[in-house]
Formats: sequence, structure tokens, C-alpha cells
Amino acid sequence: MHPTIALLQSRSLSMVVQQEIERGILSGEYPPGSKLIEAALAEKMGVSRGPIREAFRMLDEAGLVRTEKNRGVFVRDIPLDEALEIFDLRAAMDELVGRQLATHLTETQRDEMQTMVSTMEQAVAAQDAQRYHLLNLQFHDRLVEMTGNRKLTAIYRKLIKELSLFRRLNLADGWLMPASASEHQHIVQAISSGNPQLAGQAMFEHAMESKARTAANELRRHTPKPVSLKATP
Amino acid sequence: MHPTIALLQSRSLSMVVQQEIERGILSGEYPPGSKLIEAALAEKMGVSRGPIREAFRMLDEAGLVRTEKNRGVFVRDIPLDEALEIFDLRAAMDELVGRQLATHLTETQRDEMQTMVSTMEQAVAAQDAQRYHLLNLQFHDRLVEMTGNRKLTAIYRKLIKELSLFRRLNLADGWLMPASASEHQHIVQAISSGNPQLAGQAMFEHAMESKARTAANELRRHTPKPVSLKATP
DNA sequence: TTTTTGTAAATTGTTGACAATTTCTGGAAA
DNA sequence: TTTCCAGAAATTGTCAACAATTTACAAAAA
Repeated sequence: MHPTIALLQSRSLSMVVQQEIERGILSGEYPPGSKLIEAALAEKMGVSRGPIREAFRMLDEAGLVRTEKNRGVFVRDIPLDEALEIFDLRAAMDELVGRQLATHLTETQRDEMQTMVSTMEQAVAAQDAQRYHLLNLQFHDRLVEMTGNRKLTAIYRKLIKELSLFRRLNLADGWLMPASASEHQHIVQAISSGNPQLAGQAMFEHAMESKARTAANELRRHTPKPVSLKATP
Repeated sequence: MHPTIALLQSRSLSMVVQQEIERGILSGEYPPGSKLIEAALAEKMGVSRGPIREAFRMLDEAGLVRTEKNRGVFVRDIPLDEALEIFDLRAAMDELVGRQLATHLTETQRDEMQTMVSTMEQAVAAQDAQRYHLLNLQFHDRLVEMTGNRKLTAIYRKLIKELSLFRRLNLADGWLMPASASEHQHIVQAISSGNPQLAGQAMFEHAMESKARTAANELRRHTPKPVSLKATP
């Protein structure tokens, strides 16, 4: 059967709409805090408001929008404290990933991990922050996927999507690109060693470093007057 | 203002419907695998099919039902392997809970924990398995809540709901009631000690014990011929 | 008997219409 | 000028109707 036909038969209209709105949110087309108007989206996508509303309910449950009764649906804006909470949760999940991979890693998986790290190092050498950012996301996503735990993978991806709505994160990732580069090699080594405790710790600490960098970045952003580095006489 | 009025003003109809269907699912009124018919639910609740469909999308995203295009919505039946995956994930989250509580626990929280454990021990002494089961759920839920991490709490509760759709779990929890009783006192002590590593380990191992009991129970259930304990001559 | 096929019934997918609420806007009053 | 208040416009909440698809069932064919 033709793949397009199969797709239209398996996915209902509301699911297609949900994916399209989600794409718009994650791409920044609909920025955090902006209002999503049913009629406008319905006309834009050529459907009635019913499927739009159903998609809204899915996106709300996924944490990408918030709904105010009689007022409408808005793209969520993740506050700093919630972002930090998510970092803690992700760190615990990453630790689990490290432990499980250390005990179950295959030869093929080890090579794939090493290849991804090498590709990231190339991006660092080329000063390509955008590419590094994407490769970094892909690296961690793949590691979670390698555990074979589908529920873990699904929730991890949800968390990543929510974190992307923490707007300050995107602006700052140019700064922290080279900082986490060497840690990835350490992660691969720890996992390859077969020591679950060591691998888990490496993953956990890597995630917490990421949290600390975000918090520090936010602190800097909220300090409008950068103090001179020279001592006052 | 009357609380019911306030509720109807803040929560839209679809959210009320969602809660009602969820209640029916978790109470066993709609058992795993059963079909949920839009028109029947709509008539039962006195609303049109629109809000029912919106509630379905929320429940689907929450993992409590599955939707098959043009065929309908069914209460999810969690297979054993997925349940075991959820146990692993919950163990990692519980470990995080233990660590965080060990470093941030207040005097009041410590007392509350101790009270809950004592109440559970009373239920064990009274052989009240049903009550113990509820108290156990409440104990762990409260511990997660005490961390103050709202995202962690929300996802933890989602996982618990999903696990309750693993039907064999409910039938068997009478057996494993006394087994986990003493572990709770150990958890409280580990958290109270203020040692994050110790507290995390206690929580993690407690969760993994629960996983092991479930797996063992399942294995027994799939073994129709119980072998005699006496050695064959 | 078992399988197949055709038709009716049941159910889901989608739409447009109407009611309820909020938001916008322009002018009157302080 | 600022504040307040209709009334209009925009938007959301809900419903009923219709189309499309699946399911149930009975008769015909193998």
C-alpha cells in the first residue's frame, strides 16, 4: 500500500492537526505566550473547529499549551523554576539510562555512540553551534532509545519538548556549546566500562551541569548592570 | 461562592467529562480492553459527543485509552513488559525523591512520614489489605509531593494511574501486603538520616522489590501446574 | 458445515449553526 | 485627561445533523 494512503488511514484529522500545531510551536512560529485562535487555525488548515479543539486537548495534556476557559488556548511559557525541576527529573532519567546501557550495551551500539560523539566534536571544531545543538539533542535521544524502555523514551521526549518552551534556553546555547563537548566522551567511556554506577553517575552529572549552566545563564540575564571586572579604586 | 459553581466556571465541560471517564476507568467500571462508545457516554452524562471526544483525546495522551481510527476508543490494557518498564522508571524517580527529601526534610514532614508508616503498620496488624494498599499509594504519593517538584509529581501520578491498568496487579496485592511493610520504616530512617545516597538507595530498592514481586506473581500466574514442594521420589 | 456476500444497523468523523462569554471600541461622565 | 460604560465584534462552548466507515446479521454459495 502507498505510504501516504496508509498514513491518512491510520492518522485521523485531529492527529494531523496536532502534529502541525506542535511543529509550529516547537519551531517558534507560535512563540510562548501567544494565543492560538481556533477559527484562524481551522481556516489555515482547511478543516472545521472540531479537530482543532481536539488537537488543543492533546497539546494541553502534553504540556505544550495551557487552556483558560472562555478565554482561549495559549502556548505555554515555562518559568525558570519549572525548567529547573525538569532538569532534575531528566537527570534522574539519564542516570537510569546510563545504568541500563552499561549493563546491556551491544558492540553495535557502542560504535554508534562513538560515531555520534566524533560527529559532535567535528561540529565543535567547525564552530557550528546550531549543528552541535541538534547533534547533542540527537545523541541523548538516541541513548534513551537504546535502553529499549518505551515509556522512558516517550516521557523523556515530552520533557525535551517542554524544555524547548523555556525561551531563554535557545538564546544562550551558543555560549555553552564547547563546555559540554568533552563530557560526552567521558559518558561513552563510562558506559563502555560496563560499570552501571559509574555510567549512571556520568550521565547524572552531565545533566546537572546542563542545569547549572542554564541557571547561571539566567542569573546573568537578570543582572542588567554587568559589574566591571576591574577592582574599584 | 459555592464550590460547585466555582468548579463549573473554571473547568470546562470536557474536563469534567474527562475526570468522570477517568474515574470510571480507574474504578474498574470500564475494564481494560473495553470499548468506550461516544453516544452512550454522551447520553449517560447528558452532553453532546463533542466534549466526549475532547475528553477522549486527553485520556489518550495520558495513556489511559487507545484510539483506533474509525473503530473507536478502548481502555488500555498495559502488558507485562510495559508495566516492568514503568517500574524501572518509577524506581529512578523514587530514588530522586529519596535524595531530595534527605537533604531538604523539615521536622513536620518527618513526623508526617512517621505517622503514615505507623498507620500502615496498624493496617497490617488488622490484616486489612485493602486499607493497606490505599495507605501505601498515599504514602508514596505524599513523599513525591513533599519534594516540591511539580513536574515530578505530575508524571509520577500519571505512571501510577497507568500501572493500575495492569490488571493482574490488583488481584495479587493481597499476597504482597506484609512483605513491604518493614521496608517503609527503613525508608523513613534513611531519609531522616540526611544521607542522600542512602535515602535514594532505600527508595530505589523498595521500588525494585515491588517490581520483582509483580514479575514473580505474573510468572506464577502463567504457570498453571504448581509443582509439588516435595521432592519427587 | 464453513465461507462469502450483500444489506441494514451502529458507530465514528466532520461540519456548520447557534448560544454564551470575552474583548474591543467609541463616546459620555467625572 | 482619565474613567466608566454601553454596544458591537470577536472568540469560545456546545449541540445537532450529515457523511463515511465499520460492524452485525442473514442469506447464498462453496
